[in-house]
Amino acid sequence: MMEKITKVSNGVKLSKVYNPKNVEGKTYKLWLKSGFFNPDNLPGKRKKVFTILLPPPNITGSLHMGHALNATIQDILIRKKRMEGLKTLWLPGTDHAGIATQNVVEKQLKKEGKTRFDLGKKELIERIWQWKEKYGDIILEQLKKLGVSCDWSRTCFTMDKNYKRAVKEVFLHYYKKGWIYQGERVVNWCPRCETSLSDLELEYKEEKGKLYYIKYPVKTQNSKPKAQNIIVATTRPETMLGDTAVAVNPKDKRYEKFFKKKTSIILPLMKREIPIIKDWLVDPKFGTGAVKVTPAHDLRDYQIALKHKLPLISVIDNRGKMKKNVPLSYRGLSVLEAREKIVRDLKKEGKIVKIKDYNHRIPVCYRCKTKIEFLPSKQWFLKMEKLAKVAKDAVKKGKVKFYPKRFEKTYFDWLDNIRDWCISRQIWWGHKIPLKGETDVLDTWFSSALWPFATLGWPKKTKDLKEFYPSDVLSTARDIINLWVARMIFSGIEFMGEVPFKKVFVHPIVLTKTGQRMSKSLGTGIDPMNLIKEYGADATRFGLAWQITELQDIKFGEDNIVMGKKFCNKIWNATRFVMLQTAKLKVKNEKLKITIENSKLTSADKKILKALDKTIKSVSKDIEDFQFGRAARTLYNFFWHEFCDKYIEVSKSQILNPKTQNQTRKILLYVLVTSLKLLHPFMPFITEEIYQKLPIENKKTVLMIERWPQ
RNA sequence: GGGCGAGUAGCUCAGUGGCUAGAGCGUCCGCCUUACACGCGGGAGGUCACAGGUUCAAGUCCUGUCUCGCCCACCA
Repeated sequence: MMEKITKVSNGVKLSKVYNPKNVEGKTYKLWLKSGFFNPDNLPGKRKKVFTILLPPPNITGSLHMGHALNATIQDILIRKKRMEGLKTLWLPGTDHAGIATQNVVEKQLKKEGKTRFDLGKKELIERIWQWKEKYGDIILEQLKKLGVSCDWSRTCFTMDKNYKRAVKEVFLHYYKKGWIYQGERVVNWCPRCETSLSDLELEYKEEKGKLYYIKYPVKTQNSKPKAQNIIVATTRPETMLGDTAVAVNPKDKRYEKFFKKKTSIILPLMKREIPIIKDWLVDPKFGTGAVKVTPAHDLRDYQIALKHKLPLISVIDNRGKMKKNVPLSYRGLSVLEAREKIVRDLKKEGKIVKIKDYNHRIPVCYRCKTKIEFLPSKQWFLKMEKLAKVAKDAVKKGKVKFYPKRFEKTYFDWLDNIRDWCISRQIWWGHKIPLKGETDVLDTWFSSALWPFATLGWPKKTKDLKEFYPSDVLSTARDIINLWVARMIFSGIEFMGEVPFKKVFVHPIVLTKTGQRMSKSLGTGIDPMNLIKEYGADATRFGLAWQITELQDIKFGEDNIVMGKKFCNKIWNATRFVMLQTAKLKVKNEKLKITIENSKLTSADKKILKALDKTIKSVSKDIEDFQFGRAARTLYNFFWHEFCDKYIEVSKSQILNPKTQNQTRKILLYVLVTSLKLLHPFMPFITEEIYQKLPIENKKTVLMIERWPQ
């Protein structure tokens, strides 16, 4: 279809419909050429600094709605501050994402019929670097399409040379302080990744399981053997091979008799003699009130074992297979195979009392969703006691503020119940532990925790570090408040002596319209790049901003992006009208407002100027308060209903009247320009494109550095 | 088990004690009115989850109940 082109002003032609495809690429190039994404190039004296660090996306994956939402938020903040005359830095980068990235490359290998062990460590790491070079920056490239104004010259990667140095420095600092220690502990273990995981790296999945009631024969000393049993209930019969006790609640009268005489239990299948003990951790109401204790493969049992000095017998290996210390017929079986066989064997012995259906939540690896095993393993830990206290104090004293405030609770809850941080991982991709003879790597989050200062050059004392630390706002999702935010806070204080950011904005999570999680594998995800293609980047951004409220979730409706697109078109056409009317007007940028203030005004003039003033104030405040949805609504209502519906209509007759003609034209132009400035952080492309075409003298090179309206 | 959030039009949501409760999308009717049919004008559509209470006044504040969602916790 042919586009109608109307000649509107000074030979400038605007099509009837706004077409983002003709604008976005070229406008982004204009911004890059201006150099103003880099704070060092910004014009004028800018004493105040405003810094945002992009939460580094993993080098795996591609852009999803969460990234798009968060990038929109940060770009709105940074563009407004830049226009307000601040020296603004938005620093981008990517995270090496240890397990996640290694998994992606391992999947590739699997297609070639190979495992990481076939390749060996050196070659695997090489493959991952190749992969990173090829795909690692996809998300950053996609963010450019969204219009983000990051300083690309400062782009960081968590395994850059300098970043590696920072990680090493931090580790050794803690090590020298005696806060890092090695210990044999029962840890969360992913048998697929073959690595330990921290508690925060677990996810939980509902599982339809069984609860098995098993007879454990009792042997009482100095009395004739009677056919007495204790019945224990368990969801994991295979772990019984490693049982070292049976525990009951101290108050449980049912089992009192077993403590009167020296009594022990003969563990079925193993024929091992194990004690019966009392512990408060046992809930008398669950199952039979008697619980088998497998310290090597259960965290609670491990706690009990420490208290009662019970031995650990590990029967499951690193790959989730039964070890050599179990009876021959179970050796080498997977956990599930062993479970089936053990239940069969117990049945033969008449030891199974009953089997109940039982639904429960089981932990899975957050990266590959494999069921977690608990097993004893030698790992490195970071003592959390002092660091947690420091992190808590910073928020209590208001040095870091959460928006919305209620998320402080998530933070405190975790820190109040914290355990030492298991920082070693048995994967190959990551920062090596900088001690002699150590082959493990560090938890990915150990390096992510340093993002606010390692990106600025620390441990070197750089100019950037001095100027841009601490940052002002961290915008992030609630699921990494503890995994990442808390750890950045204590790291920042420990190494910089100051919190890494003043405000934490916890943005909503984007769900599907029906409230499901957006997930590629479920096919419920919406690709923001498709939205940009179909509706344009500005429409996508505006539609997203529109939906940002204090709620924890956004049920994403494409309707809002449609609305954004229509709004773009409205802005475009209002511009066509204004330019048609103001073609011959000669005004200087800086004089526009002044000449209006000094003139006689009609009631319609006064009304629109007053409404504009109100809009400026409320939008400015709403952005400051992270109320992006409200700001978007205010702008929409003002522009569409006050300016277009009312003032533009009135202006048609005011322009016919010679007395009000000139004044009306100036007001049209003034309101349009001011609206463009206010809209720019939300819709940078269309506003910049229009600004470039406006019939005003002495304009700035780009709208991006125009002064924010007061 | 503990905590947090939500429940308002067909759908997704605004509504920060005070006119007749609003928007976007959808829907119905009429308009190519010279900025815009991605538009303009008009209409239908709501017991504001439920039950009490406070107040001159409650969608909004308080108490309780129900439903949904999220987070945390060692229920085997």
